[in-house]
Amino acid sequence: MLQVSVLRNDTEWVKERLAVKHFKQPELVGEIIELDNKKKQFQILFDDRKSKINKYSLTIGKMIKEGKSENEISTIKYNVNFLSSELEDTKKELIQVEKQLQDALVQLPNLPAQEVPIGKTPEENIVVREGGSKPTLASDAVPHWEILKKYKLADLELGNKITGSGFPVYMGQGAKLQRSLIQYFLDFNTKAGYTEYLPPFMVNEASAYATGQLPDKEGQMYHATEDNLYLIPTAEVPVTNIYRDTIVKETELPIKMTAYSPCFRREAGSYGKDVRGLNRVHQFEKVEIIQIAHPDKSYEVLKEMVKHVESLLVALELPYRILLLCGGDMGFASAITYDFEVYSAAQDRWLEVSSVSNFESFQSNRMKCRFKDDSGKMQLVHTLNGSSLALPRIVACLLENNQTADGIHLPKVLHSYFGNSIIN
RNA sequence: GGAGAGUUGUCCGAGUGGUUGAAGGAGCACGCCUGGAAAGUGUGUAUAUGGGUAACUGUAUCAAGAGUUCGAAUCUCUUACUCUCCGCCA
Repeated sequence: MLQVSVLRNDTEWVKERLAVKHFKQPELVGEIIELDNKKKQFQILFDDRKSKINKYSLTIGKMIKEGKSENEISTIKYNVNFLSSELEDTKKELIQVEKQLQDALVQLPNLPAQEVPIGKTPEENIVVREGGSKPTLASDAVPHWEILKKYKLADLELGNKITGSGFPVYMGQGAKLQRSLIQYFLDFNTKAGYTEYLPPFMVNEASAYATGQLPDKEGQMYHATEDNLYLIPTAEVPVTNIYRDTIVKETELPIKMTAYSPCFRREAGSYGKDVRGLNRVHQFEKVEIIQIAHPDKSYEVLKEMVKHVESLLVALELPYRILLLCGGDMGFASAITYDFEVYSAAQDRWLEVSSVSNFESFQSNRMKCRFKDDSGKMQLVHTLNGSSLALPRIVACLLENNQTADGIHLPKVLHSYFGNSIIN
């Protein structure tokens, strides 16, 4: 959530930035400032009336102590009653305006950072770097969904029966590969100073709201209505919320956290080749990294996180590229996002496996996560997160790119985790 | 799921209707003391928001929300959470 003070002080700049994100209601900015003005007026009125009532109340207290007559007191009570009914009206109006203001504020996406490229579609994202080398596959190479069948690593149809489409069942070496990757990723992250967490996989409304999933992505989360809980679409939600409503010490920053979790996404509206095999599923495994950073340092931290994820892909020996997302392709809460894609050789396409973002103070403002700076002033922290990494597409690429006549050769870093160097 | 007890500031903890934003302690910060440290000692120590150049000051906040009252941390109701006992259970 953006701060009203920012909208007020840099109105034109805010509108220009929103345009980069292709936000459709720039007029909302003006409306918010208007609502805020209105709110202030009601607040002043409310405070003033309440102040008078408080004074009267004190007077009554004193009078009773002094043993004044009921008659004298009742005159004052009459005044107070009158003021109270006025106060009641003001309060109602105030609450209404506050609600309108809040409703409007949560609709505004985060402002894209200065270096975010202009553009509307994924084609306009900028390739920052490429790494690794694309393999040359044998002529009989097949896409991963056939490899999954061939080596009995996962059964997608079985998931259909048990749950529905997009809920794969992994088995045997396939299941073990999942476990190995999770373990490897977590070790890799903790070695880099991230503290491991195992968070709840369901969150309440307040948490989903704090990280920006609500109200923006309401329809993308599975919702357990009986208890009003949401299945997490990413560990970012519960882990970032560890710091909701907290004041951290400046010296604690940056706070580095990592967590494995399954991720549940309804993916309403997806179709076609996008959803073949493991390309897009409703439940998948992911290891996430999250940092709570000093606002002056968050872009350094972002750089570090990008480097971190990159080195993971290098270790996995996968061909990858890093994209800087254009304004139109970015998420609602993000100020800048780098996407990581790996090359799926048999499908001849790039698959997104990580997304590293700086949310600046967008989440922390909603979450009320702050620290006291040297001068004793409260400041919002910056939050950042990235996948490190999402499993299904990594698996797809590992299988496709490393397929040979005698089996799938795994990258060296996985050998000890998997207990073998080859799937056959 | 049933019965009961609870939820106060960074923490512990007092407070059952009237200057209580909240005693006392711990912690923390700064100062004194010390060769240095500990101990001792003095002072300070919530957040949000409005007004004011500022000093200062209005308002709100004692889990959340609603109510009773001139006045609520204190009384009533609802919800959430914690603890104890019972039930169920991996």
